[in-house]
Amino acid sequence: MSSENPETRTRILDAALALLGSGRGSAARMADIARQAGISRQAVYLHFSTRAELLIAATLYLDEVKGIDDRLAASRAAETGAERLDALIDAWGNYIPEIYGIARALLAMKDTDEAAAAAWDGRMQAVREGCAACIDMLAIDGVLSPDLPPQRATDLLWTMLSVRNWEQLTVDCRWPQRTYIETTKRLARDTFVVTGTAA
Amino acid sequence: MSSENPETRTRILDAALALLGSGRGSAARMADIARQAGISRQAVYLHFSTRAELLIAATLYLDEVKGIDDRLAASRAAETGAERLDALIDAWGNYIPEIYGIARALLAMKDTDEAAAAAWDGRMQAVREGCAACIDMLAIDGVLSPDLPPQRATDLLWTMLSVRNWEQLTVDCRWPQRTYIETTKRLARDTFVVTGTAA
DNA sequence: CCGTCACTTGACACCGTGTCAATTGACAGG
DNA sequence: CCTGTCAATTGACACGGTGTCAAGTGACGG
Repeated sequence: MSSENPETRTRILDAALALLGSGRGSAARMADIARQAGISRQAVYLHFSTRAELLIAATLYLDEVKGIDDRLAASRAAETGAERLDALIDAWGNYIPEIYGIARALLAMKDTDEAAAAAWDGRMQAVREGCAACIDMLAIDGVLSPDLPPQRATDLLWTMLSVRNWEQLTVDCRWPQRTYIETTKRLARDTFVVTGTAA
Repeated sequence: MSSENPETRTRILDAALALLGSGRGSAARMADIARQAGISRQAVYLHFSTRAELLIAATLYLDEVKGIDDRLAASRAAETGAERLDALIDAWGNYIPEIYGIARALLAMKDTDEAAAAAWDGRMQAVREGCAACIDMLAIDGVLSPDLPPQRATDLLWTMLSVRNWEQLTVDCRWPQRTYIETTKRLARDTFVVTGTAA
């Protein structure tokens, strides 16, 4: 299970990501991935005992390749809560299109596959923590909208930033990515940040 | 295809809705539905040539039973845009939990089945029209937030009201239905309605 | 008494996932 | 040079779910 040629393993992962990324995700059956990797279908099972396992490995691999951790780190460096909110939306919102293909595949398995569900939920939990950190920072800054308890605010922000919402706005409604980012920022700011009680 | 006993047909639809509604939607294979209806699996195919066709018929049937049209009509009667927005969120937001089971099933087929995708998109298009009507009314009232073009506002409201968002907030985040409704109303009002330019 | 018609029973094809067993071919070491 | 090992190949198969087909049953009406 773990002694196989690691080069072949990454070829499989690259193949899966290529198929899931470029257009039709429906063409990502085990046989398709194998063909794309220039390998027999059974060889794939030598490396990943299950389709779910393969897809999960592919998302981890993609995270590594795209360096999402570094990107999110930038948002953690923000000085104020409001800046951090913007940085989070930039980082995550621009990451979504890059993972969209595999996210769809994983999401589709969620109903039927235990492991896939756990993997997806885990990833989303990480995003949620980013949201919670923003909300906390806004609260500390004293600018969090007073009629939203922090927990609720976190839930709401997390929901705003869901892959499904990105999908609906950019794919279904044809919003350019830039519009999605800017509008989401505005919406989040207006919703969570109480601006100048000044007078 | 259309000369069969209509009573059996509705028994099938009731069976499907029962299975999809009560808990595990995974238990809604053709054989399960047939068993639930007290009928042979093949008899189901006598009435619905395809699983997708059955599910689509079930949603139409459910709409009829639940009288969604009447409920939405109420929202159309509102005098102001803001009232209409509230009424729409009440009507649709409280309808979602009733259709959630079948919505999940239909959504799951969307990727693989042409007809299911079309049916779902059609239904969502109807919701979108409700959203558009609200936004138009707000614009006519002169209270639509000026930095949101009506088209964008419609897209955004429509996205806010998506089944997926309801799912994430109530199922994943455990919000009570009431909280979902109230929070969504507040969010929509704050986002779209410019309140008193008065001074 | 005979048709018709809704439904039943049981077999089967197709597809995608996952398993198994036998084989190939390369490379490494005694 | 022969032998083991090991990744990968080939081809067969089981399983579950959808959809098809053909023959049979039983009730009801003319």
